[in-house]
Amino acid sequence: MPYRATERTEARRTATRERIVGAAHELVAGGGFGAASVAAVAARAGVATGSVYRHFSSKAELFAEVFRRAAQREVDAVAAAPDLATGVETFARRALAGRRLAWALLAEPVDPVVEAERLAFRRAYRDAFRRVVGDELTAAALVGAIGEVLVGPLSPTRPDLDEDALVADLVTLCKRLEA
Amino acid sequence: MPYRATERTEARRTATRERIVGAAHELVAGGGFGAASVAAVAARAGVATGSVYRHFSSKAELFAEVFRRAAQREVDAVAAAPDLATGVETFARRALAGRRLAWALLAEPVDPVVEAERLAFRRAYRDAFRRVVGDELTAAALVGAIGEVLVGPLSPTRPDLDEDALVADLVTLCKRLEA
DNA sequence: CGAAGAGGTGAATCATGATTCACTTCTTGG
DNA sequence: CCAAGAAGTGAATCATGATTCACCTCTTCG
Repeated sequence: MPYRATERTEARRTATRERIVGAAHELVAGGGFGAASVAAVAARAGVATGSVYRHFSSKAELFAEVFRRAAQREVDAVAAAPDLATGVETFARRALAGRRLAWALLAEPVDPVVEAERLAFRRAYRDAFRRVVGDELTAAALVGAIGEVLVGPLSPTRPDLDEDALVADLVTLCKRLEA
Repeated sequence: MPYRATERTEARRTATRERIVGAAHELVAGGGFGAASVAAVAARAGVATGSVYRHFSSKAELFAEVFRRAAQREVDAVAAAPDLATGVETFARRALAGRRLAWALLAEPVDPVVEAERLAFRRAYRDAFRRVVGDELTAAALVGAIGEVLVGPLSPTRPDLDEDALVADLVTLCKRLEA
């Protein structure tokens, strides 16, 4: 039995895989899923395009994982908030700090396989909000309202945007939703 | 000078153009912009694919027009509402009656040229709501909240959905946003 | 070292769908 | 009817980008 996977080769394999996921994440955060072609991901990760397929059976599978990880990070941050105002502020601050990523997670059109992850993501977000607000519908409205205000008309970069004021207004607005 | 456009040929030309726009609209209303290929539009309109290009210089231009018309119809309906509750109800009823179309107008990823129309569309919607509610931000939140509740998690067809109850809840929710 | 299995490569191939274009078919007015 | 200017046609062409694959190189262990 000439070859057997060893700890070191296993680690190397995992490292390459992580490098690919990381490169994909950076591209998504920089220009959305649309800017992340397999060729671009491979180039950024420093591997050949074919190598990506040694770790993921398809582009959709790779990006589903990228989406899942990024979304989980966001949801965790909001879920850790003790009250509505803090949750809203966390959501907003993080989204404004990475608008492209927020847009990719919330609104960008994506492959059906990735879309399935988004569904789970939205549900998780609503659940996070529902723990502090009353019902499901209010939680959904919160996610929608915050999303529209943030990644909608305001998303094209405006250097003149007063983030603090926006966040404050948004929190006020969201409090009103909390019956 | 052997040939000159006449009223009749002009009318025929317009009619064909309208047929193409109509076919495109139907396809979008049935399956979103993604389901509307130039070939499919041409087939439905009863013309050859090449003929579409006699009336529109590109696919994007055709769909920008489709979007603009559909969006205007929606905005007009909401703008005619005398108060917030009526406006919200109008928005919701119409969206629920044509979920695919609502999704295409509100959230589906589209060509940049069409996206520009969407930007105008959202602004118009916010303006319509702003006339009855106080400020810009509240109006944006309304559009987002309604959109999320309607075309978000609820969009996959559910025959068991109680529309009346949903609309009633939504109106209640939106009234809270109205400071 | 040598065989076997695994990872890596990147040019070639495929798939999808928009766009073009050489050609045919109307329309019109002389 | 004829010439000239549209409009119509749809198969061929292009563009883009994912996926494959024949061929290397590296690791492991007898």
